[in-house]
Amino acid sequence: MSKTDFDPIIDTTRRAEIVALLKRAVLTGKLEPGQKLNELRISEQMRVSRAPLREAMRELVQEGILTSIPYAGTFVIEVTAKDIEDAYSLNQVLDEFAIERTWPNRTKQFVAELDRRHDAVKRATLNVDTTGQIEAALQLHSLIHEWADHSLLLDTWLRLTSRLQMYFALHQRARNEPVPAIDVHEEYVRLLKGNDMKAAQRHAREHIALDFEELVAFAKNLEQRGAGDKSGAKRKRIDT
Amino acid sequence: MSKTDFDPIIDTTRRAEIVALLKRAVLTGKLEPGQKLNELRISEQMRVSRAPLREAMRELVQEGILTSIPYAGTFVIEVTAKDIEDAYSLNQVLDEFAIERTWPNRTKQFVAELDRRHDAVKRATLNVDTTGQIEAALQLHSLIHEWADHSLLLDTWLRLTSRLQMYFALHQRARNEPVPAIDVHEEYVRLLKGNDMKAAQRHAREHIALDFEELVAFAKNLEQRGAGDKSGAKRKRIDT
DNA sequence: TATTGCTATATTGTCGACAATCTGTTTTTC
DNA sequence: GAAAAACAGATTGTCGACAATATAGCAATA
Repeated sequence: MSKTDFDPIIDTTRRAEIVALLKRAVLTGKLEPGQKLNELRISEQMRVSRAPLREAMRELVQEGILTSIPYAGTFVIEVTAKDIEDAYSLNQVLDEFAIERTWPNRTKQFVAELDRRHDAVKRATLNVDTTGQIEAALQLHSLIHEWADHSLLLDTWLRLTSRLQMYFALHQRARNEPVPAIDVHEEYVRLLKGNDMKAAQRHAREHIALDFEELVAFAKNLEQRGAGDKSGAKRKRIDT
Repeated sequence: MSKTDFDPIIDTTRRAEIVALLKRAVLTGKLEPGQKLNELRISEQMRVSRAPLREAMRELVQEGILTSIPYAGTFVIEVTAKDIEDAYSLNQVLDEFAIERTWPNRTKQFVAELDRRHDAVKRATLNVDTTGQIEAALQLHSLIHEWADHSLLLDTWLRLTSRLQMYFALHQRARNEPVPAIDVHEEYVRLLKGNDMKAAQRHAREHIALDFEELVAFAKNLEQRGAGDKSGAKRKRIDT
């Protein structure tokens, strides 16, 4: 075998680019929950035909950030307080499992990457770009799932990440003020390097709980605001 | 509110039907792992154009039972022993969580449905249709996820179910002999009706482990058989 | 003989146009 | 005037054709 191994080439089809664009638009809040995605308009804006756009949308529907009603349209998912609570509780379960699986795999390289991402979080905190802060924090949290050597777990986590990123972005946009500047990850990183797995798991639970409590409160507010609607009534759809 | 509530009408687009057909073909083993899906041929066989077929395939790629290589084709996923072990371990984690969440929701209706599905399993055991047996067993296992009142968990479980169904179907096809006729679910159902949640969780772990042990052994055999290939070598692709 | 370059063919990716369906408005009917 | 029917507009679903790309086979070359 040759000395240098090459990875397979990155796929570059229009479809893949469209997926990335749409996903980013949803996860940063540029496309709001409930908003309808008009195929013709978007395809014209992106200068592509509807075929690859529709295929891209199918992917995102399956990924859970869009929802489709035949002959009616495709919409950004709505966000309820229950959705956020559910994401939170599943996150707890997955984190605990991920830590257990990652624990024996913690090499020097793992620790290095852990520090690198922690630094990225600290650097992002100084910045005003809230999207960057969210991404950096989620990247840090992703590490235990990436090192668990469990492709299904990673897959599940990445799917969950999409939703988390969307929730946090919504929250940030609504509050419109920077995230608390103090670094809550110091302890988390320290425990991941240590020898007490149970402690690390416990901390993951409790630490993440803090972030979520505010999120859920925020989402409940959102719902109260729109509580005039009848239960089964359709929300007014905002066109693209 | 009126006396009878109606569910939304089933969506009937070609795409949805194609998804169902393809999914069934993969999960029953009619389409084998690694097999390539030729768009033109399938679209002609189904008497549809490639557009809805391609959209359907995008969904199944995202659902994890197909995999796509740009300009090369879309294939049924390969199955390794590690994949099965991973599915098994994630299943354990999710089951434990599902039982915890379902526990307070166990109404009379839940018990009735539990019995109904258990009966379905027992009836399927008498039959020769192995596919039906697998589906019935998975339906029974699905119950705790459906009653957990946790849409993300259910979503994750359903995605996992696809893989499990495929693994079991492969196994059955390879062995080509009926599943053991004894009913291993009696205890499981009994515990789910009882008052000891921990016991139910423990049993779920151990009972499911039995089913999986044989599966994993089978998959390892499969890999040994094809172990002549070099590590990175492409498997020969079987065309549709 | 092994490697490189070219060619032919098959297959996937993308496009523009048409058909099916939904929604809101207008017209008809009682 | 109210309910039903018919119409109009817009949007999604589907189709057939073309463009871009990959694969296999063969020729050329060292």
